[in-house]
Amino acid sequence: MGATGVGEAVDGETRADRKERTRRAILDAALALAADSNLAAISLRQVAKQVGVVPTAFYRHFGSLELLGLALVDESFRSLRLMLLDVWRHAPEYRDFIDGSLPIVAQHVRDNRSHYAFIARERTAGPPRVREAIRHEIELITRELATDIARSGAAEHYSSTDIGLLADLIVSFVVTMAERLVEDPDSEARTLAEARTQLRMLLVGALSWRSREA
Amino acid sequence: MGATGVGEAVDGETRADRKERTRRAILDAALALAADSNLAAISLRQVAKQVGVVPTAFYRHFGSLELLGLALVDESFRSLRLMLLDVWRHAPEYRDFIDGSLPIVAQHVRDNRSHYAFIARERTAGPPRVREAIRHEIELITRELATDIARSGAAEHYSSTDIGLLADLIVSFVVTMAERLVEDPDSEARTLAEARTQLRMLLVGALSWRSREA
DNA sequence: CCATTCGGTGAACGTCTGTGCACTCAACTA
DNA sequence: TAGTTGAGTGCACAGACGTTCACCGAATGG
Repeated sequence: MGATGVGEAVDGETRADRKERTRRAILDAALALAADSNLAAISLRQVAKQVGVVPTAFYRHFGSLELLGLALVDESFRSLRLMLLDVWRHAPEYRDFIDGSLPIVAQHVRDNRSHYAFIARERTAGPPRVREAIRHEIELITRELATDIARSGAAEHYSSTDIGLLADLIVSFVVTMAERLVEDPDSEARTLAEARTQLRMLLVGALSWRSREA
Repeated sequence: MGATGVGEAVDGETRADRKERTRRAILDAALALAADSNLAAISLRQVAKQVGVVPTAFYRHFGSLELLGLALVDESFRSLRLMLLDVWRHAPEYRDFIDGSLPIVAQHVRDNRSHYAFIARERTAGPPRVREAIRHEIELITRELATDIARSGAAEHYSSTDIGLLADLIVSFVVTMAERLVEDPDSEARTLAEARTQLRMLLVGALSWRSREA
C-alpha cells in the first residue's frame, strides 16, 4: 500500500536507465491506483507518493495525468498487438479458429490483467483523448481482422462491407469477453466455455448468412 | 454552467414536494457533471453548487455520492424496463423482431442520453457497488429475454442453457450498440443500420445452430 | 578536470475537498 | 394556536490538491 521505493541508487546504472526505472514505477503506480476507481479520479500526488517520489518529480516524465493515460494505452495495445500477431500466425494450423484463439486471448488477459482493466474502464470513462485513442486502436484491430477474414476465404459470399461488419461483431464480442475475464478472474474457465459456445453460435450462423441489398 | 436554481419557493408546494424537487435537481446535476468525466471524479461540493444549494444540504438527500449513484442506476433501469415491456409487448406483431425492436431502443437512448451515458461509464468504471448494481440489472434483463425466447419457440432445438447464452449474446450486442449511440449520437442512422445487419447475421446464423454436448 | 545537464527536492501558494456543528424559519401536527 | 419537525444555512476546520520556483548533486561529455 505504501511507497514502491524507487529512490535507492542501483550500482552500474546509467542516468537514462534510472529515469526509465522511475517512469516505469510511475506507470505501474498509476495502473494500481486507478484500479480502485479510474484515471480521472486519482491525483498526481497519490501517484508520486506511491512511487516514493516528490510530487513535482512527476512532471519530469509526464506533462499531465492524461498524457500518462495515453502512454498506458500505447503500452497496453503494443502488447495486445503482439499477441494478436501470434494468434493470426498460428490460426491456420488449428482445425478450429475458435478453440485456437480464445484460450490465447484469455491467457493474455490473465498475464496483463491490470492493463486490460485499465483499457476496459478508460474506454468508456476516461478523458476524451484517452477514449479516442482506445477507440482508434480497436478500430485498427477490427480492420486487420476484416482483411484476415477476407484473405482466409471463409466468407466468400460476403460483400466487403459485410466482412467489416462481421469483424466488428467478433471484436465487440471479444472485448465483452475480455471485460468479463478482467472483472471476475476466478470464473475464467466458465466464462471461456460460454464464450466458446457463443462464438460458435455467432460464426456457424453468420457463415450461412448471405449478403444482399440494403 | 452556473447554478440550476432550486432555491425559489413555489406557491402551493408542500414540504415533501419541495424536497423531491431538490432531490431531482441533485440527481440531474450529478448526471450533468459526471458527463464530463465520471461519478468518482466529481465532488459533493460541485453538485451542491450546480444545484444552487449549500454543500451540507446534500446530506439531507443522500448519504454519499455512491448512494446517489445507486439511485441513478435505479432510475435509469426503471425507465429502461418500461421500454422493454413495450418492445416485448409489440414484438409479435412485427414481421421481423429486429426491425421492430432496434428502433425503439435507439429512440429510448436518444430520449434518455444522459442516463445511458451514465450507465455505460459506471458499468465499467463506477464504484464497485454501482458496478454490481448495473451488472445485476443487466442480468435480470438477460434472463427475461431468455424466457421470452423460450416462450416464442424460435429456438426449439436449443437447450435451456444455450438459450441463456443466446440471450446473453443478444443483450451484450445491444449494450455495445447503445454505447455507440451514446458516444456518437450524430451517427445514429448509420449505427442503427449496421447493427441491424449484424443482428441479422447473428440471429439468422444462430437459429441454424444446434445444441450439442459440451 | 571542469562545465553542463537534468532527475529529484522542499517549501510555498491559493484553491478545493468532505464533514461537523449550531442555527433558522416555514411547513406541518395536535 | 402553540409546539415540533426538518430542509436548508453559515461557519469552521484540517487536509489534499495542482503548480510555481529556486535549489541540489551526481552522472555526463568535452
